[in-house]
Amino acid sequence: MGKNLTTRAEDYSKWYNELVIKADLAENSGVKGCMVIKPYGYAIWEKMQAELDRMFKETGHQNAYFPIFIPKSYFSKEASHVDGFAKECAVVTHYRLKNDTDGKIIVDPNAKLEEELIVRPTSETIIWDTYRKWVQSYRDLPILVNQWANVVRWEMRTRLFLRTTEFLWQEGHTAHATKNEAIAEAEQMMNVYADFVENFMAVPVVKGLKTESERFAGALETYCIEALMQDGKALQAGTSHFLGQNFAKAFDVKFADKEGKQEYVWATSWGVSTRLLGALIMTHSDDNGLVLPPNLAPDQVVIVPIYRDEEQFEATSAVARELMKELREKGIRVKFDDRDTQKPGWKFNEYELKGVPVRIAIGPKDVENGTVEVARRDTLSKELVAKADVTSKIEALLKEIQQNLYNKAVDFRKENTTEVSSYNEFKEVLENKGGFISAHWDGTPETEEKIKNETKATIRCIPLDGDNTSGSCMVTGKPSLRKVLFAKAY
RNA sequence: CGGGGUGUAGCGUAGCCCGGUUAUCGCGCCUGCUUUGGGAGCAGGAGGUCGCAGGUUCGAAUCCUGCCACCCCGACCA
Repeated sequence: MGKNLTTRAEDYSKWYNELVIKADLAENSGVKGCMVIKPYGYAIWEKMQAELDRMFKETGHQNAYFPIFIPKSYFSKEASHVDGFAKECAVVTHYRLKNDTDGKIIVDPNAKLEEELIVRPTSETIIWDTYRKWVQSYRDLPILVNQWANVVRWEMRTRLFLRTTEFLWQEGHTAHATKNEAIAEAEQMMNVYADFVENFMAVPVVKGLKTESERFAGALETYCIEALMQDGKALQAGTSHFLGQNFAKAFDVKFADKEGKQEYVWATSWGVSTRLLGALIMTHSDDNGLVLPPNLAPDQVVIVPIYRDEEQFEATSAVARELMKELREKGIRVKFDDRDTQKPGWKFNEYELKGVPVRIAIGPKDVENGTVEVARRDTLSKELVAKADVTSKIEALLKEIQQNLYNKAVDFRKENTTEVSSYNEFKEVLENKGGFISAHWDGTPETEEKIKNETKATIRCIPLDGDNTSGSCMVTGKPSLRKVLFAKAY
């Protein structure tokens, strides 16, 4: 093959990294833990953004933008929030450089900031400080705002897309008059995420609640969607938090209710990030490269002409252009690759590596016979199709590929989700098979911690639907209300 | 921050233990001809502060000291 992608059995982690780089999605920037998202990777992110943004607006949200710098003092207001983020913040201490006597550039010691600025690791604090000014009456509520932004978390260890120092995301921050309304909002956004990830990215997820120890810093309840990657590890794909009145109290955000009484507002926050690209790659890709679901592919169809001379080039190009026009009229994203700097075989491999769902090849024989060759990325199969049927065929094929990728991922998850009843069985499955493991747990952080320390598996979530039968904890034997989902996680 | 590893051309690497001409090979890049239905062939060519700074030596990619960067495994996390 010669693409130098290592097989994932050998080293999944290396395979993932090489795929990201070779498929032209991203690269290490040379700045510790920060990545360059290349145009092709960014195009996929833009598709995600566009669809999510549409969904947010359909559920009544608006976009806004808040500063990247947050005064240090804002962080001291919500104690648990600080605990969660203090260890990983980038801090701006000075505002000027100068030339020292050797001609080297140094930080001007005279330009020290009175109060340090934190590069946002998340925007709760600055947003709640702002909301205090926006809210006076129940008539000002709810506030349903989303922000598309970059954030910085100084993680010890980073991986392209999955955990970078700087990453792109959206963060929704809402304020409500009642507790129930806020809970409903948090649940709604979890459902929006699940809908997007499953139907648009073709990645199946489990909806659930985080345990207390896995909860977001400052949240009373964290809703999440958990996906299973091909190496049997779980990935948290999105979270939605019910924050109670913690931030309202910390930032003094009060409103007068209908009776004129002062009340604290109820809050939520929710976010997904460029990590979704990691989920996409690790769910669908194979050893030939990326496999993109048609909904997200920047190019859904690529047309490659095959020719020997100028005359053949003109003939195949004429068919290609005609076809491109037809497909575009149906709203299909088509690219006609008429570069004469690369050969057809080279292009075939290139688009496979980049995961383009459908490839059409048109050669002299096709021009003669009135056919084209249609190849699909997900199954790597090819067939000859009469030119007259191509457009309708491809319209259907794109839907089929989208569905097929989802079904394949669901099947994989089914095969790699195991019910266990004893701790020994749990350890055995975790060691030899991996994947999701459904088991009874007594509900205590102590037992959860013990399992984590002994096996490295964490409770990914308490699933919202599915098996609700009670039993006894696999570790302590104490009563358990329902099974929870364990896995090793990214 | 702990443990391990690696830095040689755009990418991947040999050489290092045991110092010695012009630093190896593959991919990629450039030129020409032939090719073009699955990463073309041949011929020619360009491209290097051997991570950085010192030291030892007639001589350092190679030995010594210090530093830096990156990767992997842990702890932490979207």
